[in-house]
Amino acid sequence: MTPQHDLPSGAEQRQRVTSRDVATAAGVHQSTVSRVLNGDQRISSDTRKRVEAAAEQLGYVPSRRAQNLRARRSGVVGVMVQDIDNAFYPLLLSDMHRELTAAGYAIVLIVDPLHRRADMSRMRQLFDDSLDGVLISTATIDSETPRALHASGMPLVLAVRSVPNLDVDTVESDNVAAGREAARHLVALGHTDIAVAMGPKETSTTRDRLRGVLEILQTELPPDRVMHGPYRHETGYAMCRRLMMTDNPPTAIIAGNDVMAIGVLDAAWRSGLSTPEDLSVLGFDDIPMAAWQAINLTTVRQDSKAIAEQAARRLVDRIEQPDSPPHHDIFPVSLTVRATTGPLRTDS
Amino acid sequence: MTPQHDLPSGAEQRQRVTSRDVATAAGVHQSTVSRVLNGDQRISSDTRKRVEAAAEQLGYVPSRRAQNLRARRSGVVGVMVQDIDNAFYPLLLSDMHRELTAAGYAIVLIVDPLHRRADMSRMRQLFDDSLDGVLISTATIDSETPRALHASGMPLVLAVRSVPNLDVDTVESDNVAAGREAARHLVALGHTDIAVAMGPKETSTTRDRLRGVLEILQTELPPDRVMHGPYRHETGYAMCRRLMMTDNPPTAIIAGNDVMAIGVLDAAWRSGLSTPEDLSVLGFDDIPMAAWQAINLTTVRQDSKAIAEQAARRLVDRIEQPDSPPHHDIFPVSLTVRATTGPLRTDS
DNA sequence: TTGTACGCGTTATCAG
DNA sequence: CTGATAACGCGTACAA
Repeated sequence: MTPQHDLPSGAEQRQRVTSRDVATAAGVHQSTVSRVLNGDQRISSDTRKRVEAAAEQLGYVPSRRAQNLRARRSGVVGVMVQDIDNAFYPLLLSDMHRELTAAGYAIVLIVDPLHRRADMSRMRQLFDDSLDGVLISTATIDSETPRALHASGMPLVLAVRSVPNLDVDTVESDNVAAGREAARHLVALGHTDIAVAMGPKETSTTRDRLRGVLEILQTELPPDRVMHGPYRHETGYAMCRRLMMTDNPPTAIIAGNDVMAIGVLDAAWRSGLSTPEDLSVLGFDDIPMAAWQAINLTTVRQDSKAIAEQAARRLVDRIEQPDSPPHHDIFPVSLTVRATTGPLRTDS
Repeated sequence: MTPQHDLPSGAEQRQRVTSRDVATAAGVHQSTVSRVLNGDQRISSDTRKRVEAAAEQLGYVPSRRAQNLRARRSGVVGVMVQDIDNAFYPLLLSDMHRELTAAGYAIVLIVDPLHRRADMSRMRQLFDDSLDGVLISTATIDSETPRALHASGMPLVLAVRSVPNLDVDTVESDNVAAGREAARHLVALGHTDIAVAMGPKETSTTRDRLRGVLEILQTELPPDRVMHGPYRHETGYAMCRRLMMTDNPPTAIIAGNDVMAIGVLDAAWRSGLSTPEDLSVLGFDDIPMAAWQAINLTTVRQDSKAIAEQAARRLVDRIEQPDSPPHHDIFPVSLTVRATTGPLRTDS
């Protein structure tokens, strides 16, 4: 029957002053403090001043935890990326961050656990109510996470990649067209022996870009001309080395994206090859590095900034309008010719 | 006297099922549900099963918001960086993220508002109780944020950079030694006309590296040989162009960090200069790009991984032990010679 | 214009 | 072993 207090765990002294303290200090009721700080109009300017003074004096800061519980929102969205140190993702993150911050949301970083079922347990954060929504840039064709998340009612937007048969907001590039652009460019330069060093087979980006490439080449590529692996520098590096070790190396390589393309270039240059004389290399994305003099990579540009911003906006809309019909935004791409592609060498 | 419900704001249907619902379904009291899910030992395996079944069946997920309020912690720490798309910060973020995730914390991204006073308002998140701690990698010598944060009692760790006269946990490199290494190397190669294209004057990294350089050169540098600016690619680029346009360009440039050094190289190469024949360039950090064949940058390596991980651990310790004495960790650096530095050319 | 009372969904204490 | 009850700190419908 007696009131009880749990002892603060010893490590928690901060955030002492509560609205009740301010109330006491100002000689009003706690609810009045709340009203003042929320700008309630019908409050006498006298008590308002008293309360504000007391709050200021005590250094009162409202508890977001309590506000969150009351408001049933957290003001936080999760952004899921594959790797943080991968050039492409920071680019996305940066633009998403700006947009979401402007909309009043904070971002928590979620590194994709590679949709291994086991790791779903560690992802409880995705399913409890600590997040108002999630932005996923790592969806794979067969990944369960977006589907489960959607089923749980979590506001959700897929950026950059999409998932078949999942009717949620999607913001991506026209990757089939991107694949076509890439292949057309190399074909126009006279290349016939083209290898593709693509990203993971189970991503929509890889599937679409490859589809576009094959549309133009109008032929199946031999198995040793098609490689798949993670969208990483070292993947491109390894693929290039493998290709160059064979008896008849290709004259051109289409990499899965710029990060991989730069890996390809690194391997090629390191083994003394010149671009485009010995080998043409082409990527996708047009990340800033691609334009550096030392790289000067021909690539099919996608507007990652527009995608990131639009995805962020879609998520905010989705959170506010959970039941509106999903949108599927597709952004155009454009070929950017630089120095890593050139005419097929007509050697003796 | 009658109970009252506020209507859910229309946009919030999710997170319906509460522990009370589970209780009703299992025919027990809500508190029993809580006990079961928290693995309380003294519970009959019979009711335990009933409750677990009901929870499973209803798809119950505990509300983190409510747990946070009760537990007076959020399980979230803020990580403050300068720019997300800046190569160096993703590196830090990545390692910090791994460490903090392992310790059970989520990360919210905070982009430094450049310690403009005006933007402090937007930073309320830093001072309310939504964060259990903050990791700052953007401190400047004169910045108020860390000081205010510390004064407010927020657990705090400074990574990479430090602030004078602020006794909080600090994890950084021996930047004075780094500066010495850089200068020694160039002096040994015969360079006498060295320019420094450094980072912002008000950062401890810049101050310390420059101090080390000057220690070795044993002379003041002429004003036109010392430049300061943000740690960004375009800064290095612009500084190099300015230096090269003068009548007597230097024979070597020490850049503030690798990102800037690559900007310097970009400018140099774009104007047809060769390294190291026409110009030696040297950076700090040794980010992965520095090792690429196309860059091959001589640099003074700092162990950013060790720093990130240690900073993360220190923060976790600090949160758990708010009153333990602060630590100041300093990590060693090491010169990594690659292809952008060479002997002074002895032209005709 | 302000005080009263209640609930957001948990966990923890106290009886029984 | 389990039910009742009190916080955690805030916002708000209701009464005055």
